Amino acid sequence: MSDKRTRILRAALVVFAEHTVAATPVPVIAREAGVAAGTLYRYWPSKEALANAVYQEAKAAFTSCLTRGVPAPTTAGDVAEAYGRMWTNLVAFAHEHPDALAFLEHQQHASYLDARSKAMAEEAEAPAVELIRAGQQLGVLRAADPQLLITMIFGAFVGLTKAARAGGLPPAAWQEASRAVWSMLAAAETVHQDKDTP
Amino acid sequence: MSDKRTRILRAALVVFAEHTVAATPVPVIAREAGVAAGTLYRYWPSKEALANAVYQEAKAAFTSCLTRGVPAPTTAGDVAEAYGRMWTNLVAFAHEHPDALAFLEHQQHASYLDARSKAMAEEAEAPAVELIRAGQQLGVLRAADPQLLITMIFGAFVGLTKAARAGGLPPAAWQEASRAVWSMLAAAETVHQDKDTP
Amino acid sequence: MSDKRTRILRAALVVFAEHTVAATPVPVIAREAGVAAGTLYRYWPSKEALANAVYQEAKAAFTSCLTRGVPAPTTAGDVAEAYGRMWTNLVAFAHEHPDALAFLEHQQHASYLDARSKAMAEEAEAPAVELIRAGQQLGVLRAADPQLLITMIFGAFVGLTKAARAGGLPPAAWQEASRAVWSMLAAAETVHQDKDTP
Amino acid sequence: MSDKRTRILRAALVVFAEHTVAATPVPVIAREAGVAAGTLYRYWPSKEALANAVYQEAKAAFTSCLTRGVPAPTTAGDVAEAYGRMWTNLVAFAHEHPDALAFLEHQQHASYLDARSKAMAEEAEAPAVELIRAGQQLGVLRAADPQLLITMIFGAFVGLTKAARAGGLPPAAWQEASRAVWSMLAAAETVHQDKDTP
DNA sequence: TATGAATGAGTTTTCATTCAT
DNA sequence: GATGAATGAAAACTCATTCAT
Repeated sequence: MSDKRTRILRAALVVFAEHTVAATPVPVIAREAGVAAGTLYRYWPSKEALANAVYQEAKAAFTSCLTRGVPAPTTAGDVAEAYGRMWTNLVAFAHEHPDALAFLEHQQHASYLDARSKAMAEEAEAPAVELIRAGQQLGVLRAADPQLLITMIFGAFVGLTKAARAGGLPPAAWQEASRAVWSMLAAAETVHQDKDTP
Repeated sequence: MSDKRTRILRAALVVFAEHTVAATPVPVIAREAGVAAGTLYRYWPSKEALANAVYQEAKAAFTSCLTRGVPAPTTAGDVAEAYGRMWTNLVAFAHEHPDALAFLEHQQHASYLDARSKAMAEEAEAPAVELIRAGQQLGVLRAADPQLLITMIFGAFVGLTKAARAGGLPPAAWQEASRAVWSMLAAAETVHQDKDTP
Repeated sequence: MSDKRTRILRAALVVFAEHTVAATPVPVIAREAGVAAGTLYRYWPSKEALANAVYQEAKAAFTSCLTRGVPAPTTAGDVAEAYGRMWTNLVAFAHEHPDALAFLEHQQHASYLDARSKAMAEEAEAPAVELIRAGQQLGVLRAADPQLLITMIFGAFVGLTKAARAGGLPPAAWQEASRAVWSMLAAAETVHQDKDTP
Repeated sequence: MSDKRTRILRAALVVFAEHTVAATPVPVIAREAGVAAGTLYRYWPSKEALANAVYQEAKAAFTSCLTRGVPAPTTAGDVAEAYGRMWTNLVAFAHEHPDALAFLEHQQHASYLDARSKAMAEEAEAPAVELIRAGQQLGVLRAADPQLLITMIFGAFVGLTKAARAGGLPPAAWQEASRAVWSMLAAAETVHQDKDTP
């Protein structure tokens, strides 16, 4: 039964997320998956290849989750709604795939990532980039490099999930955070607000 | 001459930042430091101990840099100024100790960290927590868990540094980012701003 | 249908001849034979047993080929003819079963050979030993240990086949070699020949 | 003390000669050399590299031994003397370096041999080729491809050493064999000799 | 009978650590 | 103190063999 492939992928995700790829011996993955160590090599030629597979699956899940039900914005209100939707998706992903998120956080510049993995990393950002561009053209969002804003948003979000993992976050906190991040993104609208910003 | 200790610490920081502690063989650290592999064990009992030393030094440098010239705030204006100062310190640290920052990012829940390292991680946040508390009492800052806000700020900042490392960021971007993050922190002041936030 | 047995034997011979028994994984034999790896174990209990079967078959083919149409010599002329016949048989075997020959060359003292394989190796030499003995008694052949002469002849012949495999040998070369080897075997007949021999 | 390198080379030669490179686990080499398994990798990057080093050393020893005291022939008598000298050298090599010879026999087309090893294999034949060419121009030696004659001679010689290894050969046998091989090489001088050759 | 996925023992290789110099 | 060759335990990986289908 080749759901063994799936079992191994899942197990690898769990242990990689907790201990790093480099710090996880193959037998540990195998034990977690309930298979023999050698079995792993029937599906991937090396631990590195498995790590890439895990990465690609996590990234794909993330991307598909992120874009779910996000409208293409045509009005200012749409942008806010699309943002809200994406944030909700982000939160949902964090709840449903905590390991995938934890794993992805730490693989940004991992030296073992192959071309395909890197390509997927770029693709993953595309929908968010588009949203931000649209928002900027509508004058709703701060005029800064979209890539930059995305890493900042994602960085803040990752910070949240770390806090959540450490302490457990009340649901209200996610809402609050959503508003806070929106403030970070939103174009400055009032004069008196600027007087206090450094 | 025990500046060898320093050379090793520096070398370890560089290679750990680039390749992860687990993925870095001791001989590689030694070569980078220009010493023999065995020499390392005259200063620390194990690679893990060295990694903790590197961590603690990086964390201490970070903390001391962060608090430099930050006034204890007593007025709303002070809060903004203290924030601006801290942000500048953050940016300075990123420029002066890029390896330390890159290293610290990835050690959040590293399993080899000892009690002292963990304690230092907590201490490092103290001044920022205080600043946020003060700002909240003065009504300038958003009323949310300070820890939470800190991880979000730091997360966003880390996002910035990643972008900087990847592409090179124009100095203006750091300013822009500072304002953006401040917006994320600032208490909502106007009614009309809320209408677009989700 | 148990021509699978044959297919496996043939395939094993081919890959063993090219890569050595020890360096050939079972799945490679199976692929070459067009069967599943497990199938092999329905015919032989182990790779070693298969290697012995291959050896024995190759050796048997060799022996039977070698003795084909070789007269029992009663006169000096008979000896030369029998030799010529055997040499022709040897050449024929090299052409018809190049893999078998290549395989046999390298299994002289292979540690996996069982008693039966070793017995067959001895049997294989019997007809040649007899021929040489007869030739010696008739005064046609050099008086030396027959076993010794045989290994020398076979060694020279193997040298030839190696050259043939490497470069491709013109048919005339096999004839020339036949005469050369005969000279090696023939009893010294003339005085003046000895003056140059060391 | 880096005669460890030598100890490992020697040990590897012994066990490779007895069991084939592929069939010899690294720990077996290490045990024979009296070092730890890991030590091997301080001198060569892989077992394959070690095997090449062993091959090259054996081949070099063989070549240098073979050419020792062999005069460049200018008369027919010189050719016979040079041949005799080479044969003596061959026999000496077989006695002094039995493992090297046994090893070399089996590596003819080994797939792990690198470019340098293959080059050395060609070089090794050069002096013999020259001798044969000279002998052919002087009309003393049979007019056949020198390479071919060499493989035949060496094949016959290897046959001898196998017999020697198996049973122990009386010194006289080596002399006898020398004469036999010379007969194989010598140009046909008499008419009546041909009548019996096939 | 045949299959080929799965196994786990055995192989190659790496690397943290020691210790003679 | 410093070195770096040597170690051997542990890692990655291979492959002969088994067994459910």
